[in-house]
Amino acid sequence: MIEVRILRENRQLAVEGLLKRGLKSADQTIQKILDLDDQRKQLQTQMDELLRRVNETSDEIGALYKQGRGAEAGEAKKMVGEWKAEIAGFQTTMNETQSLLETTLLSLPNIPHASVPAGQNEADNEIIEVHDDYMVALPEGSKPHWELMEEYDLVDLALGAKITGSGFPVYKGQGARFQRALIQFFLDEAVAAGCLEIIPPFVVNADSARGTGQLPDKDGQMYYTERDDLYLIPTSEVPLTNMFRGDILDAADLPRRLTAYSPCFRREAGSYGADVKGLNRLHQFDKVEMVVISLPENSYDVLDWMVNHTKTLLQKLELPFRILRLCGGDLGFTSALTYDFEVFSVAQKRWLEVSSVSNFETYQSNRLKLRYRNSEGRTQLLHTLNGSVLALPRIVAALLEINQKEDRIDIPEVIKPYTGFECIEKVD
RNA sequence: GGAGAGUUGGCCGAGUGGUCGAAGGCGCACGCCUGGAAAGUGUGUAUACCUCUAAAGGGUAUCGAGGGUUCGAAUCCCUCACUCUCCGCCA
Repeated sequence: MIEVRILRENRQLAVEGLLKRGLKSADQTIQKILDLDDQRKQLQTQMDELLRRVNETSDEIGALYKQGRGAEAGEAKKMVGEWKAEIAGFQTTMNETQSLLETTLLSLPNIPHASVPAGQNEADNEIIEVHDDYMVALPEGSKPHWELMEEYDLVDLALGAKITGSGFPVYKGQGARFQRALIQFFLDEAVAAGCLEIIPPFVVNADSARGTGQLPDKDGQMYYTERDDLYLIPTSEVPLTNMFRGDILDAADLPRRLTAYSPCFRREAGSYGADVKGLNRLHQFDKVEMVVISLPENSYDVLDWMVNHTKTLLQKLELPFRILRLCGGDLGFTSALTYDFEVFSVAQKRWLEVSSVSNFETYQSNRLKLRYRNSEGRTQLLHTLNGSVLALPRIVAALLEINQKEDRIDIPEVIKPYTGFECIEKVD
C-alpha cells in the first residue's frame, strides 16, 4: 500500500513511475485518493469536535448531579443525545470513506524505481549480466532432467500424484539427500553472510497474508484451510516479514537480516506442456529465502548486497546464469525494483527463473506498520526486501542436466560435503 | 476436546461507573550532586489521526479485539482471539 504522503508530495513522479507499468489511469486514481483523504480529514475534524462536546458535557452532568441539580442535568442529557445521533452519522460516512480509500490505495501497485525500464512483459526485461563461464554444450543423447529423475529414481511425480495430486513430487534416496544437501548449503551460506536463521510456521493467518500483500490480490493462489481460517505459505517471506508486523524497531538494530528454509505451496495453475514438465513448475517446492528490514536510506545498498549474495551462490554451484532487471510490466505488484536470476537449462535449452530479489520500499511496511524511530524521535516506515537464495526445483533440474555423464550425475564440489557422496549413480 | 483463571504503558503492577491515558515501582533519557562513578535527587518517558504551526500548543481515539448498556466505561453485559493451570489425547 503506497503512502498517501508520497502521492501527495511526489504526484508527478508517481504518475510517471506507474506509467512504466502501463498504468494509464494512475493520475485519476491518485486524484481520487487525495480527494478521499481530504474528505476523511474533514470528517475527522468535525467528528472530533462533536466528541469533544460530548465529553465536556458529560463531565458537567456528573458535576450537576453532585450538586443536586437534576433538572439541568436532564437538559444536558438531551443535547448529548442529539450530538450522539449526529456522531453516528459521521461515523458511518467516515467508515465508508475509509474503506473506499483503502480499497483504492490497494488497487495501486508500488511505484517502480527510477532504474526500472518501461515495458509490457518479460520480453522487455533488461538483461544486465550474463555469466556463461560454465556454459557447456551437451553431447548427443543427453537428457532433460525429467528423464534423469526417472532413470536414477530421484524424484517421483507419479507417486506424488497418487498420494496428493500433480505437482507434489516425492523425492527419493539420493534425490532426497541431494535436495536436503542443497538446502543445508544455502542456509549455511546465508548465515555466514550475517542472517539469523529462522524456522517459521508454514501456515499463517489472514492478517499476515494481508501484511505482505498476498491478500487481497493473490487470494486464489494460496491454499486455504477453511476450518481454521489459515493459509499455507506461498513463500517464507510471509512469516518472516510478518515477524515484524506492528513493530517499532531501534535504528541501531538495523538492518535485520533473516533466512529460512520452507516448503512453498502455490495453487497457481500455469500453462501446460514443456513449461510445467518435470520440476519446472510445482504446487509444493522447497526454497531458502532471505528477508531484510532496512533503513530507507540503505535499502538499495542492501538490494545490491542480496543480488551479490545470490550471484555468489550460483557461481559456487558452477551454473550458467543471467541477471535481469524486470521491466514495469513484469514487476510484481508490491515491488519497486526486482532482479530475477535465471539459470540455463542446457537440456531444455532455455532459461529458468530461480530467484527473485526485490526491494519493496515502504509498500509492505505501510500495511505492516513496521517502523523505526529516526534521529528526531519521529516514527518512520522502514523498507523491506526479500529474495530467494535459492528456489530448489529448477536449480536441481539445471544441476542434473548439466552434470550428467554417461553412467552417473556429478555433484557440484561445494555440495559434496553435504551429500556425503561424490555422484549420483543408478540403483538396481 | 473438557473445566477454571487471566489479558492494563518498554517491563512489573494498582485500579469495579465521572476528578483515569491511567497510582506505584523497574527500566530508559536528560539534569543536579561527584575529581569520576555508585548511591541520592529532580524532570521527562505510548501510538495513531485531526487541527495549528517557525516552534510550542489544542482536540479525538486506544487499558487483548469487536459490539452493547449509560449523559459518562479500564471498570457493567455479549461475542471472539490469545495466555496460563488442571484433566483428556498425542509426536
